[in-house]
Amino acid sequence: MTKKWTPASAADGVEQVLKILEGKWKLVILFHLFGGQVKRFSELEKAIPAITQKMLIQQLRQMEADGIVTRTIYHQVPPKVEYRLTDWGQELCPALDALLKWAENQK
Amino acid sequence: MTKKWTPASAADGVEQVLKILEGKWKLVILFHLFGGQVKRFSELEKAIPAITQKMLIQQLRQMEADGIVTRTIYHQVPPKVEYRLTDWGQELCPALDALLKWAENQK
DNA sequence: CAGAATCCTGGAAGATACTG
DNA sequence: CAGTATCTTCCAGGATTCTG
Repeated sequence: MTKKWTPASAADGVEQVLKILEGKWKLVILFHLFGGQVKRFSELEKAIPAITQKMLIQQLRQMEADGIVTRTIYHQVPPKVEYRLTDWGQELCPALDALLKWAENQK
Repeated sequence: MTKKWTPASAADGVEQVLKILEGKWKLVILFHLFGGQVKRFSELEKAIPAITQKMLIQQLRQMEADGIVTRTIYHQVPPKVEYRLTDWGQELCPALDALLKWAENQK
């Protein structure tokens, strides 16, 4: 069972964890890595045209540090780096899916 | 039925809607209005000690403009203003609940 | 009580150029 | 290809004071 539901405890406990999702592009990136998708850096760049390289890396690195994405480096020329969700990251799916439904429901 | 699932459409469609949740305090406020809770301005202030008046109003007004909270004014002295979720706002519950679960699951 | 009106600052985000 | 390294801009957020 989850702990007893009180607004205060919910707000307090969640507040920190939600920081993981903070950042202009985090959720957008997440949607592109859903369902076990594996994407190269350049693929993410193309998929999100409005983002700059700096922002893309920055957000990816933070997500990596927070343990929701994995970075796989292939030492070859030219370089190849793949990103995918960690198990912990995958567990976000239900939540993001619910958000997606909500978003679609608006139109 | 929801539309066909593609990362691109998901990201695009959701991107705008998620702006509704942007802002340092939006989610915290939402958690305090969950389950049909009705709160006065001063109650929210007490419930979220770290927030400033300006921020509280600002975020509430944005949420009101976005159609997820309602503002009820009682013309009396002293003034009394109540906030509650709209139906549309209530539909966020499943999503936020999933986030809550995810957050709690971390520890 | 529930705001409005100012002023101000840190840091997130962007632009651009360079590199192993 | 997948990054670094700087420089710059911008505004969300905060502090403070005032008011119907």
